Amino acid sequence: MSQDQNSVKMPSRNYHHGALRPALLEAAEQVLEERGVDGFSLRETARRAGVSPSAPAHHFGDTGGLLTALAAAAFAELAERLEASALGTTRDERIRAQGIAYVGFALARRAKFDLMWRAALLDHADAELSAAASRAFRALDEAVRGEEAGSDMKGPGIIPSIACWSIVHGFAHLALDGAFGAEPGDAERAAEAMLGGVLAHLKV
Amino acid sequence: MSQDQNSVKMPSRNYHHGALRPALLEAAEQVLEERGVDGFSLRETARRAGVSPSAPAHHFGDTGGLLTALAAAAFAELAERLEASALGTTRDERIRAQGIAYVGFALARRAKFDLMWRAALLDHADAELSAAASRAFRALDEAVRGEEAGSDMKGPGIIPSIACWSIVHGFAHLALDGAFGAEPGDAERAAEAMLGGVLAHLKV
DNA sequence: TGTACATCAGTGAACGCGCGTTCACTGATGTAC
DNA sequence: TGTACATCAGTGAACGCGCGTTCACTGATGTAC
Repeated sequence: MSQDQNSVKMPSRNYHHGALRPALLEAAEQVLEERGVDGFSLRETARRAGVSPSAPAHHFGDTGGLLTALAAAAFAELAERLEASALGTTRDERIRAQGIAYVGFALARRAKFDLMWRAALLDHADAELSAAASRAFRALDEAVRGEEAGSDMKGPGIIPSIACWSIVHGFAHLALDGAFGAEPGDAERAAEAMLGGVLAHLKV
Repeated sequence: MSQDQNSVKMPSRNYHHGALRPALLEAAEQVLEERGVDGFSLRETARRAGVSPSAPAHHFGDTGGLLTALAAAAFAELAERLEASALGTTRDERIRAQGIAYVGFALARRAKFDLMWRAALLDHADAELSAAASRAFRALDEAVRGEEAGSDMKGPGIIPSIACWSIVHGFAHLALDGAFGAEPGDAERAAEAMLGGVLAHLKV
């Protein structure tokens, strides 16, 4: 029984936390969901993790570092969802399923999705972040262009993928911004009712 | 010569400013463009308008009131641009021209465009704001649906307009977020090169 | 197996910051008589 | 035409806030001999 491996010494925490990095990320995610990107605070995150306000600095440098790590994880999750949705038999089916997955992710992880696009708060030189972001776009590009995915990233070949990305990205933003109603559940209902129809207008 | 009407008593300002409301809006716009939505500050706005930090309260109540007024003006400007672009002879031409106008507005008025979608910072009960926002969407809806614009706003009839809105909105966001390059001018160049092709994939 | 020591991962008090807002006030303006 | 007074549009000092970050520190861990 290697229970010691799993039970992360909950009772009467030692001076050393043992797994503070993941604990901080989890706490940060909570704070983010509850308060939104604008209300995010490092101190509150530390408070929730039961740790002093200066502890996060050891793992993330500063607030930007923590948010960057969080955004990288979010892009990785999005990439996974997109990859998992690309299993349909026809190209149209795959694109459609990915669109639904994209919007579903945005609605299920509102604050995280919001954070992912707040360029001013993130360190885009971070390798983990840019790799995760590329991976997500790559998944989408593969569904749209198949074999040619990844090529001609600045030329006309990329355009169908950008079109696809734009329409789901825009729809997700509008839904989150309350364009389809501000009551809880409105955005989800509207997405369910409209997304299929909206995607039907995309011919890539 | 009714020069007194126009010369807004520039020399040695009186105790009463005379036209503080518009002056504050202008200053706020400056601050917004320079510092972005997150860096916006009421005090800095007052400073630029050459007025005490509590002066804005008389005209806007609080920070949210000022930002709401600014967002309303931004929606009005967007609506004007969209209306002015709907002059093409064919429906496709009009939709295309509006798409270009939409993205052009976003790129030319970055911080303002950003503000327009920060629901948490704005008072959506404000009549001026919601009227201006409706007017902008109405312009788009008219280009897409013509006579039927404004009808069936929650049913399937609205879908083509939502699709159109989504694709330009998403493209604009991606461009602003630096998805097409972070150097100054990258977004504009990419928009110019890609937007036509992207819109060509929309069949409404 | 025991000991010395470097390194790692935390503490917690303190600093300075700019912020939004409140408050009692006052100067200027316009209106009633 | 003059005067009293209400109202409007500002002042500026003050408050309290939570924040991110710094700093000297210390407890725990792991490694070399």
